[in-house]
Amino acid sequence: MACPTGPGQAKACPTKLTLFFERLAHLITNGEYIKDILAREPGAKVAARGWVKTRRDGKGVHFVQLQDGSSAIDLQVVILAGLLPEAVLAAVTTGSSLRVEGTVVASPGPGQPVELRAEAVEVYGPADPATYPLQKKGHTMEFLREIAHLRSRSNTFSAVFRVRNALCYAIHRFFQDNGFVYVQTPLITTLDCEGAGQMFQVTTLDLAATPKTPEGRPDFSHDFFAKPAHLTVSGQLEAEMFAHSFANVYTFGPTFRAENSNTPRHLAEFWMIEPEMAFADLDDNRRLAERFLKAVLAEVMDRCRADLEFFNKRVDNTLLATLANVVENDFVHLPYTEAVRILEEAAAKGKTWEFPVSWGTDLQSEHERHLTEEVFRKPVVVTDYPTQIKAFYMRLNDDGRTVAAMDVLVPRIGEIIGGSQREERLDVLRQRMVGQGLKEEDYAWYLDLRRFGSVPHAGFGLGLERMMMYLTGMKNIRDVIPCPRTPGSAAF
RNA sequence: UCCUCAGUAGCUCAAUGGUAGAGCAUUCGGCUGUUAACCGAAGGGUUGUAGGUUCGAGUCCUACCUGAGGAGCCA
Repeated sequence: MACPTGPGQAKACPTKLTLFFERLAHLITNGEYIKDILAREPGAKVAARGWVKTRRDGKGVHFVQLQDGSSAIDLQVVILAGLLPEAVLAAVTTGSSLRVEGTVVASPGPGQPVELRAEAVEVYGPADPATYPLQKKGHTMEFLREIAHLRSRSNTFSAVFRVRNALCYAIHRFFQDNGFVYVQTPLITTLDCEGAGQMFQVTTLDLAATPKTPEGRPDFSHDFFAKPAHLTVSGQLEAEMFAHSFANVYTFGPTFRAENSNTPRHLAEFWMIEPEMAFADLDDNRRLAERFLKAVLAEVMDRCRADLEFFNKRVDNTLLATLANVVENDFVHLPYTEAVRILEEAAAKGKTWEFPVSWGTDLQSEHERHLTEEVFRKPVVVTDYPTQIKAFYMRLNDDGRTVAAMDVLVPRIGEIIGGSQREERLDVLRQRMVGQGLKEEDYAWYLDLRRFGSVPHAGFGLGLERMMMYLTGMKNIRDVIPCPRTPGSAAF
């Protein structure tokens, strides 16, 4: 089996295998996806399975919109009057699940190329139309969020999760095609300070009867891991392990933040992608981020054209133009010092900031929005931030007052990527840890990476759901993940 | 966590401090193959919760709950 695996070679793989899996898919699914039925020639005998979105009745004919999540367009099933017993027809209601055997015929009506002329209908499970909450009319996102177990049947969420699936696939494909190794970093960690915010504690101690130390504090030596443990806020430090053995690696997994953040951009549980490259500096990192975003966007735009057109029509009518603009143009590279100068100039020309700008302070949302939405109108990569506002592991620049950090800012969303070149010099890293009050013994293995074969290396983190918001135009991050977790809310 | 706004029928929303309504959905009936179908009728309410002001509160006041937007924190 000689299948080339180098960059860009994936499409050159033999097609015999692909055909085999296609045949296998039919065996597995005992029917066809609606997406495939819509592409069949008239005359084909098929079996469709799915859920009824709506039903319309004429005098001699019933129309049933059937969907199975595979297509942005429903399958119109035509049931001639008298075909089914009364009881069966009565059970074909919005929300019910069906298997329909029949013949594909050219559709005389607009809206669909072909339709399915039913010959046999089996109702798997009825749905009481009086209590089924999904109507064929538009619903607010807030209402649909309350029925997260059913909202994936709606047009919008069906499209959202098809896009999410395609995005995840494109992300893996980009890294795999470029020789990156997928590494699964731990979700439970005993590193109690990774530079990010509040962590969820993981414990098996009985909270009503916690064993106490002589000082009266909880005695974690009795806990499951014999010390305090938390859910990870980032896989970066562990990814650095594998970057020092596989050169180019990436993580793709869930991440947890216990901050009491109530905004349309924050989740307590979200998915993050973190590539880490050895033998790489900040410029390599910045180029990877840009190439990655463009490649992934282009692939999803190619694979999910119909869904993105749906979002462009119903959610944000500038979406397709924005995405095309990103794919076709170079990102702006803007050192922090230059960004501050632009913002100060804007202030001098009469722009008023709620938070004043000066060198040494972090950029606020209003500043990021000004740069991405008004000055440049496309993604901006801000680099080389002041040392004091960034994490200890970021590499100190020669000027001694900035670090080799980068944030990729995009219009509307703000920061979509945060990354840096890492400090690979043992002595400098130790000094910075002291400066931030971190204990060396807690990071022994991390420092070891600098003792044994240290190399320049860099990486970044991308929030999957923020990327989804950018890609779909959806306004609230809770609507691009199946079961959102936010403060006070972990239903479903 | 702070600031602002909003909670009325299954959903989306009306209602000057004075008898709680519409559209959609649902049910029933009608309708030449419809496609957010159309036409007609019916059922559907402790106005988020608990107090208070008032002759009288969906409406005014207080507290709480829930949701949304903005900010902080961040991806």
